[in-house]
Amino acid sequence: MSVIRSRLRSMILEAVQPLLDSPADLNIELDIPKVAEHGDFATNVAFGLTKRLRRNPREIASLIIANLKDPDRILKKVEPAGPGFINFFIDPRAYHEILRDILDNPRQYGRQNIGLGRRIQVEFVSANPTGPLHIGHGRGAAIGDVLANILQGCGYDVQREYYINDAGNQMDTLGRSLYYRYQQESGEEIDFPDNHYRGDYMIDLARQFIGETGGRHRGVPLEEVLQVFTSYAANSILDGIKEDLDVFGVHFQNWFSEQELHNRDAVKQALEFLRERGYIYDAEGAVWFKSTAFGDEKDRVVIRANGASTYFAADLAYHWDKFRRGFEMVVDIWGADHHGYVDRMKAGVQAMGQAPEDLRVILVQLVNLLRGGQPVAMSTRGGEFVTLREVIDEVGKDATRFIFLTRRTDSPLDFDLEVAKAQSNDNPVFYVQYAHARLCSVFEVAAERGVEFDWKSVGEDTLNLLSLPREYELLKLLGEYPEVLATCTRTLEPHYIPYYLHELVSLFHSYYHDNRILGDDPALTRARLCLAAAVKEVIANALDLLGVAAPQKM
RNA sequence: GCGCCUGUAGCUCAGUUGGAUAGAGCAACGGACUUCUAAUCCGUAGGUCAGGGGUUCGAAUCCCUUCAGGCGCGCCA
Repeated sequence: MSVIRSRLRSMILEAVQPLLDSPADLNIELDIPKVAEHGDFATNVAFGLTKRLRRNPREIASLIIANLKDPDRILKKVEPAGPGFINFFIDPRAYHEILRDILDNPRQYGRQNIGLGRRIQVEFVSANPTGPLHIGHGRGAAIGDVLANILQGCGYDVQREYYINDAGNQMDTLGRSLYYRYQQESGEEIDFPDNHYRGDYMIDLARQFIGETGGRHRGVPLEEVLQVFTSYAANSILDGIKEDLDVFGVHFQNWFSEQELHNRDAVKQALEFLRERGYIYDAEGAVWFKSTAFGDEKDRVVIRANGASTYFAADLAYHWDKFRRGFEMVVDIWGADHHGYVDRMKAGVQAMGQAPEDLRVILVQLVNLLRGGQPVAMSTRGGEFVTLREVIDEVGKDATRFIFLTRRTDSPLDFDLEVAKAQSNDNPVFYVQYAHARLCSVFEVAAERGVEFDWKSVGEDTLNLLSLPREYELLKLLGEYPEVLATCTRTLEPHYIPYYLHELVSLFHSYYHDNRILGDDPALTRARLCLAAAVKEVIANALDLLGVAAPQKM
């Protein structure tokens, strides 16, 4: 929480107590009003107390104001307003504390201990190793990565994990796909079957494999070499996925193999565990999980009549394993097309004895890839699709990430390649980066001119020279940064950061245009350099969380 | 048929647990560089928050309903 906010909050809380019969810890909302006449901050606590105090909100507001104590004199004025709001006008000098907060330790600014060190896992991407990542995976990757950064910054002990679906029929299909392409590329006349992975990447992979094996698998019966083909395909594709994610700036602490789960009998154990708890039963030749016990619309099969376990059974085992590894909260980031699985997974978690909130599922809406307004075909089966790597190569990592992160996760996204590129000069990401480069340039020029600047030696008198309304606005906005991170943590939505950055940078550009930072008055110059340094640091700090570069020059 | 998501300016999208007069970018139009980066700034115009009903001091936000679009509803993964 920002320094000013936390001070206001405790002041209000203290002023309310005498009005109550018994002490209470109220949730004090502090809004920043849209109109300046309504002050720097406003609260609506009075509305919440009407029933308790049996008075009208306007009256209560006045009573609270009468009780306010302001020993540090951070308030210039307080007044009741409208139907019962309380408007606070802050003494501009109180904002100097924000500068200290930022410049004392720029990288730490905004970091806070909401998470209390709790262990939390963020699982994301988790694309099947049957083909390269596409743009939808990229959106999930950006969101998961940044969310993990934010949670880490807010006091959680975060682990990033990628779940590899390297078991089941699809692996055989993958191996066969490579096998057939291998034979075709070796010159064998052989039909490529339907329902296999027919993308061009599989042909490339086949040629590569022919090279590595000297073509010695040509004409060898499928059964004899399927395992070899399967593992070669899966490993190569997974390596490609890792490389693409690396280029995209996404790094996992753990890669969790589904096959491992089967190898150590974890699926069976998890089902036994659930059976002991009474949530597994046999019927119609199959084994069922009683997810209706926790609100799912129907029970789910975990072992089919033919003896094979379902994907969901593995997922139960996987989540059981997550909690057994000691995570107190688990965040799953899924494509929105999996929303039908949320209820049963939540049911599973509860059957294991966890609270429903211990699992939070974030559904990332699908991405529509366009080029010049025209949809780009994205058929996996037909193999006609644009990979994430191609998008990054064409649009750039920073712009791609920024576009993904500037949307709410549950809102569908039109990603137009032409717009993302052609707009580059007006692209929000460059707008933000430009401000950073501009600020770097100011400090460079300052150094050239021999302007000495060490903010630690800048005193209150000097900071008091910051007297323009825009300067106060900048300071106040800088003070809101921790609040932005807290909101992201509460909602598990990263998009507040790009919007905040845009607002901050816009205010700065405007200020910069009208005022000179390096002026004739040495004291004023020092004061403004403090402000400039703080803006620069917060931009860099936020861009770092987004995994977007903060360039020195542009 | 049932369920979930979405519907806000011409376009792309914000609007944090209900708050005071609904915001930004792009596009359009008109302006601003002898200066620390014009990849910038300033101004104008643009709205029945899909439609209708309800809840209350107060609704884009909550409830009901209609319409439109997307996705999902397997002993598939």
